[in-house]
Amino acid sequence: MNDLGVKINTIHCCKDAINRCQALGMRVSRQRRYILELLWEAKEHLSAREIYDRLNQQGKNIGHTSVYQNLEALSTQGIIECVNHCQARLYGHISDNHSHINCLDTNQIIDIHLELPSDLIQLIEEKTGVKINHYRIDFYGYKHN
Amino acid sequence: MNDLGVKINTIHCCKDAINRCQALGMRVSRQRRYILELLWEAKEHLSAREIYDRLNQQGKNIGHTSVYQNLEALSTQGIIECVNHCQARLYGHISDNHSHINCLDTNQIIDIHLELPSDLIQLIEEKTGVKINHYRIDFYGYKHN
DNA sequence: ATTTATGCAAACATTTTGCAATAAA
DNA sequence: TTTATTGCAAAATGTTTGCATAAAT
Repeated sequence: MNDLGVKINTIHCCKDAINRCQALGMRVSRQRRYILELLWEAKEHLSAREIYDRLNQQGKNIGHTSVYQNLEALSTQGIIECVNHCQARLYGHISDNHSHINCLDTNQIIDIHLELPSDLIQLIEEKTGVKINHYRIDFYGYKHN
Repeated sequence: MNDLGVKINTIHCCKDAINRCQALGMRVSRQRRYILELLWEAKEHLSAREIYDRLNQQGKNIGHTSVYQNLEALSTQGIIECVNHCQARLYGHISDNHSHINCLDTNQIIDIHLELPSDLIQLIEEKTGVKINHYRIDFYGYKHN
């Protein structure tokens, strides 16, 4: 909650994500924590399968069902994010209202931090009747040419 | 190309999308045209399966492979868009730099038109070395409460 | 004690593959 | 003509389901 009454997502680290879960009434199960820890350690975004594999390889047992249920719940709540990349659905941690620059030629994703003016957010809230929780901007462009 | 040298996506209708394909050296096959026409007629976003089904029901024959290959190519080029919604990957037409408001409680997607200031775009281009072609903003929030 | 969350195994759905045939330029 | 695109049929992936068990609050 900032001075304009705009509720802003303030997840900066894995611990914040866990707190957010609790604040939302989600239980912090061993498996859910595993996923959050993994995503906050990982540099890249991971697919559901990669998450399943990596955790089990580390001896952190988790089933397929739990992976999917958790990814769905966590991304719906804006605790993690889901991006489409080259026909794959990848999940990653969120740090603030960060955005992506997708290079259409190099297939690279560059993360940038970009904050929209709070009066713009407020205007959108008034126009649509939706209380904005978080947002994400995807830019698409070409590195070369 | 506007006066600031920012290349902006100017697809307003199906015809524009077809022109864009040609400009990119993509051939306008019967199947590709079917998909574009369908997406520009449809109000909602459609899954690959729905696109396949609808076209074939209309007697517009198309195979699975072509649907997938086209959706991949067209969304990569920013001619159509791909959104994650409730664990499903949905495709839809693009009208300008439009954005989405995703209601986390009602599961509704509201389309809004939102133009970022061109000097911001320019700044990002300078910072990242990526020529922005188009962008999309996703807002997440709650309608009630 | 009360729910939420897990996870198996099986069904179901989606996506990719190689490659010969086809059609757009 | 040349080359991108198609589409088949099968394989490979990815995702969901019901439901009894386990674990978090």
